[in-house]
Amino acid sequence: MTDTMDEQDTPAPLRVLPSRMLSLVAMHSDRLVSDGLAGADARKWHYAALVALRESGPASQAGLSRRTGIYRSDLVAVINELSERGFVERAPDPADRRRNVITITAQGRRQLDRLDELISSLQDDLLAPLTRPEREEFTGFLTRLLAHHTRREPS
Amino acid sequence: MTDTMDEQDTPAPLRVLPSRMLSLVAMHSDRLVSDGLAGADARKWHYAALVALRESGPASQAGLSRRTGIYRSDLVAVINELSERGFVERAPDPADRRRNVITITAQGRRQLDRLDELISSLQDDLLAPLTRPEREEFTGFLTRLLAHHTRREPS
DNA sequence: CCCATGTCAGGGCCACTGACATAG
DNA sequence: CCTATGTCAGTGACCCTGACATGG
Repeated sequence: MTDTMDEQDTPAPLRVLPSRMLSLVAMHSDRLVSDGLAGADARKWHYAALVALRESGPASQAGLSRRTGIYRSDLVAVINELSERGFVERAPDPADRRRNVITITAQGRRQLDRLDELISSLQDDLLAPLTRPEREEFTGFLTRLLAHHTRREPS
Repeated sequence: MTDTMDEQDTPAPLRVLPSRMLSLVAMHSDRLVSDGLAGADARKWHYAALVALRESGPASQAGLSRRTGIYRSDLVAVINELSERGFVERAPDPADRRRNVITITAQGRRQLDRLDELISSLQDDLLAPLTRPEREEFTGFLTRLLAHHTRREPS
């Protein structure tokens, strides 16, 4: 009555290990996205930061870090790169002088629009072998898995 | 008539980007597995190599590399670690003196049995939120995605 | 006094490349 | 002459930690 009774305990041929397939698919996916973004002189953190800025307006770096999951320490370089390209502006916050206020620029918005299209087409490439309803199912599964493993990482 | 007519072209709030969720879930999965294996003084390449050796018998390092996807250069360390622990033996191939023949030992088989159980229970943890049939569906999707992106990486 | 913020320095892991000696 | 094999050195992304100065 433990849990494995109806199926032989076949050692799993490695080809079909969910964790392994997940890793491999994610690797392909990451590459697809990274390469695509590289063609637009961007990296995925650039996109994440710009999206966060569009969604919730100007923010401090710590705020952005929380919203995007990028580490505070790594965000520094990201903001540097984005501001070099004129996509965001970094200005000291007069209200709280520890903070920088990061604001997306008009150029940044245009770039983000381009990236939106790019990313969306890359999602299509990624999910190409799945039908529309299957894609919904698949992302639904991902959402549930993510929720489960994010909430209270089993101590 | 391009392809998006029934849905607004909403810029995707980043939370629900398939590529991103995939990355995150894979990260959690990798950690689950890595941590689990670390508890058994193993790493995932150890497991992969041992499984390959069980499945197709003694092999050269280059052969193992092809079967597991581990790079020839990285395999060296893996075989070192496995042989230090007495799980495999590395012997020069008399038939082709460039090669080493890697053979799994009795100890290696026992360890592999332990790892099989561990890995299998980790798969359960990973897929915990999904029902049995959903797991089948999910891994089916992964299989198809993998097949699509492995075969002829879109040049 | 404790906490938050921005920054830097660095570690560890991993996919990946390049080179090289030896051998087929 | 070209290719395969095992090995080593090293790069570049990422994830992540730790420390530190400044300020709330």
